[in-house]
Amino acid sequence: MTPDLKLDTTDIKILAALQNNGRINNKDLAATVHLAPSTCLERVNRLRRAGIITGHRVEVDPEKLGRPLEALLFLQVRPHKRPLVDPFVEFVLSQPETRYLYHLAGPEDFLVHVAVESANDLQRIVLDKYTARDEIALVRTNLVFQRWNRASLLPPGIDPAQL
Amino acid sequence: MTPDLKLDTTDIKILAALQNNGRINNKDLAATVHLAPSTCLERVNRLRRAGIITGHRVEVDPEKLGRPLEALLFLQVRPHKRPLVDPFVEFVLSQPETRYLYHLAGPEDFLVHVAVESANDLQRIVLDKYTARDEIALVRTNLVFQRWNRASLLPPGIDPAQL
DNA sequence: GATGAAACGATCATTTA
DNA sequence: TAAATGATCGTTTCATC
Repeated sequence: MTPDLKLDTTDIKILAALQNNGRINNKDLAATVHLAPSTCLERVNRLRRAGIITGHRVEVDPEKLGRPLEALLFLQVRPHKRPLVDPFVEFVLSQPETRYLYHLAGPEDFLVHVAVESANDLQRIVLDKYTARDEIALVRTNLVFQRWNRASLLPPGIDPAQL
Repeated sequence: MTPDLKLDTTDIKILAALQNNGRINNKDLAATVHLAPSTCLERVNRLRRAGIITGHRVEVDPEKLGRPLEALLFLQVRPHKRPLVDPFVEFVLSQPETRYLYHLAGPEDFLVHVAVESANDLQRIVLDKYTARDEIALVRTNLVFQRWNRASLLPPGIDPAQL
């Protein structure tokens, strides 16, 4: 791990701007945070080197891709031991309908967020992929009506209004 | 909504590449999908106009930002009616620890993914922010051990090996 | 869908505060 | 130590084929 970096107000403004719009170019980003482009670029690179910025991704619309139905699968994996859990994680992440996977401390051990074509498809996935596996002791399925992504994550104690 | 777009193998390769690395430049992207840069740019812009690509974001490491503890809060909002639900959603999305919010069909109505400083902070959030509200009938809290993001979401029926 | 040229932005060495 | 300047280099973008 890179040693912790002291983030000042400018760094936080940069993080807020980039989480809102990762495609903003360096020149415009520099203007919004009142820095020269070269200085701004150096700040962004420092945030990358420090591991605070971990990557850039495009977001896609699952519905427009032909996956209009989303669901959460709550799972119990038993026995809950590494030799079973690690391959299970690999399995889930290799499935094309998987969006996110959580390992939880709680009565259900895992949560899988999937995006599928239809209710039939979902049924097939639950029955054929999940309940068919020996280590999966329980599957509880919840449809997702809607999902929101909060704009940007900032350090504790920052008032976004003051930026 | 823009009319549906017929996606060919090249479009899908572009979507896969951009979801893996949203920061790849157009010239390199063009090379990986075997197109001229101008043609590739036009493809990407078409995907944007069609609403298939919805945005670009940087990803940050919550731990490095001072939010090393993540949790899921499962909530019941009662009565489950628009005049209560809409302001509740606004409320959750305005909180700085919120990462994602799901509206579910199931015994619990909402799921909030939060990133916090500490167990104390989490306790304060659950008790002071959530259970203090009249419309929140129940809060169940699960710690997140780990979270995975599947590389890229593609249309059904695509074999990623053939790309 | 490709080519090629013009316009623009990223980047870095250097300078300044 | 941190930021700005300015030149160079590479990329984006668009008219054209």
